[in-house]
Amino acid sequence: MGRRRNVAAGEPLIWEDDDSLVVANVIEGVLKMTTSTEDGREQIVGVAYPSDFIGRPFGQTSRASVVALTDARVCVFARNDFDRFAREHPELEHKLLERTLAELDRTRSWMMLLGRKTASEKIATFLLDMSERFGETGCATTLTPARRFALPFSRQQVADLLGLTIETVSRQFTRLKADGVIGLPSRREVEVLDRRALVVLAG
Amino acid sequence: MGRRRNVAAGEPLIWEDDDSLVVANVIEGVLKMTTSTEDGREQIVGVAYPSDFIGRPFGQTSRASVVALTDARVCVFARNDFDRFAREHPELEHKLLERTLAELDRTRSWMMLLGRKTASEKIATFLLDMSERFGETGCATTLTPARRFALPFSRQQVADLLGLTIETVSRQFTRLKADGVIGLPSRREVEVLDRRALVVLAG
DNA sequence: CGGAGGATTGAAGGCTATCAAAGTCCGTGG
DNA sequence: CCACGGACTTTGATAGCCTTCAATCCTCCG
Repeated sequence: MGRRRNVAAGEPLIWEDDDSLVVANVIEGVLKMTTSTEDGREQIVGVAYPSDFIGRPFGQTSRASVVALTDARVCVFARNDFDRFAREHPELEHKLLERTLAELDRTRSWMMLLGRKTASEKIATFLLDMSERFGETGCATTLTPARRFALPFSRQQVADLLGLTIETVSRQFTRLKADGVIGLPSRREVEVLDRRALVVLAG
Repeated sequence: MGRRRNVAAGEPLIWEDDDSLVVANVIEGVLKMTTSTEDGREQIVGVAYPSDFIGRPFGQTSRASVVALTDARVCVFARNDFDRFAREHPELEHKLLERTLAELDRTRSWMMLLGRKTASEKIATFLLDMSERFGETGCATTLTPARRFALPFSRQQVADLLGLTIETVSRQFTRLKADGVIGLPSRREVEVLDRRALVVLAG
């Protein structure tokens, strides 16, 4: 029923204000959901990783663009088909509900960050978030945060995620590096040298 | 199965970090969901109006306090009971899913506001939002935004909703009044005099 | 080597926060 | 009825964080 599709890094999957007729599942890669103002300011309102759900079932259009950050593979469904199928399969709807509730939780804690945190708190929170996202699931159920990882975001995208400018993001990274809290092996890579300090800075 | 409960204005229904064992439906009144930092900064992450759902079914705690803004009446359920009941009634789960998706949409557009809008854009957006929230559903399916309404928020709460300080909120209100865009019959009341201007200012 | 896009760095300015004080509204009690 | 107290709001002055504007620097590829 679903159709596989490859999306190259930078390529859009859904356009803002487009009456999106598709929903999708991420198989591989990372995608961003964004909204923009008329004058070009952009805010990333969600990030979809493998196994995450994309799109807006049931009715209204979602008013957000979806663009791949890395080369990605997704499984696309026509929304009508999906809606009908979901209504006939309560297990699927339940799964979808759990995921949506979890996403709402994440989104709400991000609101706290956007509305009340300073630039350095935002960066620290972001780095911890990434570190946990890319952490290894050890033998136990607990997951060890990654000490070193590659960001799927450019500096501009980090700025769009945190509600900052690219310059502020850059300056904060530089400062954390100078203070020995993180290392920056390359543009896209981050190494957490002092996790304790990050936790304190995250506020 | 549910239990009616009255909550006085200012009274909490759920505490942050409390392992909340309840979910609820709002019957009457308005409540806020908030998260706070250790040092006391607060962000309102959601507002629940009559017919809205409160709490976090299925698993994790929601990490948000719920406090009544006005005297309110809610219908409270033990979460375990609710979870079980929901799993046995797909229609209920579907309804809940639709509401959760809608709430996620609203939350995401609020992220845009928090991350990228200026104080005056935030205030204008907020006032339009309120005006529509308290609009009359005319004879048609279209709803007419309210020209005059009473805010369920204090100035401080407006600030916590928009990620501003109380002083900035107050100054923006004063300016809009001076510019003839709104009238302020009393502390809690707002009259929209020039909707067009608000739409422009909302960005 | 050279170009282009992204990233970093620097200087200046503006918007919003902070600190402080005065004003307003409202309920209570004399 | 009016004075008083307290919470909330408004207003003012100042400071600071982050943005803006601009230039330079990397780094990757053709």
